[in-house]
Amino acid sequence: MGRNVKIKAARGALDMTQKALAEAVGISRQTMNAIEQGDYNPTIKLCRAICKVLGKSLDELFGEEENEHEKQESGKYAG
Amino acid sequence: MGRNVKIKAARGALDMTQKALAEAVGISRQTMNAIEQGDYNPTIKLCRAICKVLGKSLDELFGEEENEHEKQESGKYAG
DNA sequence: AAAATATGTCACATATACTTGACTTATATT
DNA sequence: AATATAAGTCAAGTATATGTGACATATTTT
Repeated sequence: MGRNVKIKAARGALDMTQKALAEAVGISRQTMNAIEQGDYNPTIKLCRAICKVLGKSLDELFGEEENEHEKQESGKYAG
Repeated sequence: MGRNVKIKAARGALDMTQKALAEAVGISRQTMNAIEQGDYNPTIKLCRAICKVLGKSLDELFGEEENEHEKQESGKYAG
C-alpha cells in the first residue's frame, strides 16, 4: 500500500509515540503501526478518529495515496 | 451510523444510479447501498475510489459525521 | 554498555467489510 | 395498469481489518 508518512509526521509534531496515539484513538499499538507501515487499509471511522486526535483533516492525512515509488498496488478498487 | 446524504447528492448531480456508481468504483450495488444507508463503515481505499469517481474530496464526502439527529452511536472509537 | 523505551513483525483469533443471489418496495416509462 | 428500472433489505459466504501475545531490532537514556 504505501507508508503513511503524514501520520508519522503529525504524530511527531505532537511528540506522541505510536502507543500513545493508539491509546488516544482506542486501537492497539500494532494496528497503529500497521497503518503507518501501510500494511492495511483502515476504515473511515478509524481515520476520522486519528484525524481528530492529530488535529488534521482527512484530506491532510489520508488524501491521495503517496505515489512516489508506487510498489505495484494489489489494486482492488482501480485507480 | 448515519446515512451519507452527501454521496447520494453528488451521485444525483452526476445523474448516476447506485448501480452505476458501484460499477464505476468496482464494488457491488448492495455495498454501495449499504454505505449510503450508513449500514457500515467503508475502508479509506474505497472512500478514495468513491471520491475519485464523484469528483469530490474525502472531507467533502466523508468528513465529520452528520450529527443532526445523532442516533446514539455504537461508538467504538470515541468521538 | 547496560537498561529502558519505541518500533517492526509474526501467528493466531475475532469482528466486520464486502460479495452474491434473491426478494420486496418504490419510482419511472409505456 | 402493466412493465421496467432503481432502491432497500436479508441470509449466507469470503476476505480482511483489528486484537492479543510474544519476540526482535532500533533508538534513547542512564
